Amino acid sequence: MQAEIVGISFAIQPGEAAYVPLAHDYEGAPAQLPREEILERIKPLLEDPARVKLGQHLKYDMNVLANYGITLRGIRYDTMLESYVLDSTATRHDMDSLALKYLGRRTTHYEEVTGKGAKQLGFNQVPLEQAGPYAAEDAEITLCLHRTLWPRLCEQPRLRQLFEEVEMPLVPVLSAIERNGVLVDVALLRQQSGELLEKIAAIEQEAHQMAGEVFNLGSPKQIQNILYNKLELPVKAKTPKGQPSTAESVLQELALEYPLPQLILEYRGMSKLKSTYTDKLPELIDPVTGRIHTSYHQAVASTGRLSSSDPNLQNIPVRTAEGRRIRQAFIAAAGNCIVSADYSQIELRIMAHLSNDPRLLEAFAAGEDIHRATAAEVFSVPLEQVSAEQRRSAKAINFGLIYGMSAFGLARQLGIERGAAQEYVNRYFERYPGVKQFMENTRELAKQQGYVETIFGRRLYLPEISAANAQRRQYAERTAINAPMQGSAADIIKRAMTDIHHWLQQSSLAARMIMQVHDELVFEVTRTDTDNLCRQLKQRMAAAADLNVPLVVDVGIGENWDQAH
DNA sequence: CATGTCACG
DNA sequence: ACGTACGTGACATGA
Repeated sequence: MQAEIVGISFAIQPGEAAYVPLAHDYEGAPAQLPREEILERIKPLLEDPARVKLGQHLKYDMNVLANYGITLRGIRYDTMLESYVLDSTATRHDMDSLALKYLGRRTTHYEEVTGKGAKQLGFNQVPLEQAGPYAAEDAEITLCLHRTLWPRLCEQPRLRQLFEEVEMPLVPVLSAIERNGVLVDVALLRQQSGELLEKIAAIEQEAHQMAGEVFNLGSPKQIQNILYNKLELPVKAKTPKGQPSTAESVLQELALEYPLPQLILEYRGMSKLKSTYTDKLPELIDPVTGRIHTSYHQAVASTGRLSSSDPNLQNIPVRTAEGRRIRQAFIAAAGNCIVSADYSQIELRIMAHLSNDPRLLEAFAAGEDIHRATAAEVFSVPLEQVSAEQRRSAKAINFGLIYGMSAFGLARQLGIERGAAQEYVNRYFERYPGVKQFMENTRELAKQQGYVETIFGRRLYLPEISAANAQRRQYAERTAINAPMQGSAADIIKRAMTDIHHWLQQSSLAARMIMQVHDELVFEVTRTDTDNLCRQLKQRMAAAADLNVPLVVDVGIGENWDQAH
């Protein structure tokens, strides 16, 4: 949102590239072409959809050019996304890594010309003698990468299709969401920070008194010392490094018998909310737009999901009442409201589709409450006689299935004996044999192929699926189960986002997409267009994939994000 | 920069 | 015998 253009580099054939410096302004910098005038001159080229462009991480270029009123069009290939679609499990998809991996070329890194840390220069301060070769290399390398990666994609028609029909069309959509930004109520967040400050101080006082000394409640190390050395509480679990753990589950257990752990839990909950959200969000408001602009990352999550950072808007609290208050600060501009549309049980629906289990298909077709239906099957009771406890257990089973459940994990989640959990699992698979078959087939196919696929052909490699190390192998097996469901859901919402973006562009509605949270899309819309938007969202999100079960979308409207839920 | 912890789907 | 449900990002601490 704030970056300025210092120069532009181009390449149209391997081995040759050009850098046009526009705004280097260090002492003694040579005269340069006027930036605004040059941008005006090349604007028709950049905005012409018929002039095909390729680049590395083009969303960034789109965003920066948008700062100058230029809409980059005709973007057909993004080498970062080519790499991601070819192998989403690769740790990095940045240009330097790709050049080394695919071209065997060691490139000049950004920090080698700018320096790093406190003394890092802006690119405008980098001498042309270094800036020129660096920037030109960027363009040339990108072109060479494309010429290497594109044929590989073409060898895999489904991957090519995913790239062309899902990932590339999403780039301008994400650019738009990021630039739309989200409005937050600063006064409300400040007020919440103040309230949290007081509560935290009170808890601190009480905890210090209880411990008989002053210590830092934010330091796991000091808490360890107080709990396990001074007060000699029993060690229920250790961290991976062998230290006695102070994790939430451990403190919860200790809280049954001792008072201090409960205070630590309350402290942690409140300081998390304050430091990560109520204090931090106001700092991230853009001075120009007055809104918060996150970054969505399209080549990070191995399953095909997006991630969000600076700030992460995909982990704003919702599970507790105190946490949800933060969502009340995500508001709409005057005359507008917030609309939230989320897929109902999308991963379980995908499991029904992929497994073709008759009972599961039937339950979704009938529009049943799926956890209730599962409870009725597993506990052999009529639907209307399912207890709250039984439904809760069935819900844990359903989530467990999506994650590639073990009886141990389910037992821990439900706080029951491992044998009892195993009994639940057995009964589930008796009632839903199609699901059992699907799980077995998926593991087998993963072993055979070395990868698994989503409904739209996205591929996730699992090199450890045949590992001798049982722990690693089992981890790969759980990923094999989970990835097709999580990844197919990601494919579906990406398709929906692109469709809705294009529909909104050509419609006369005053509505903008402002957030994506994995199975949820959030919009800001003028009051009079709300009903129209909601109707279209339900229809378009549901139509993003044709499954053997209906896709159901729940839509909510409110003054703020909390209300819209 | 590693570690431990905790927020989300 | 061991560790255990999938995927992320951000914070504070402390070396």
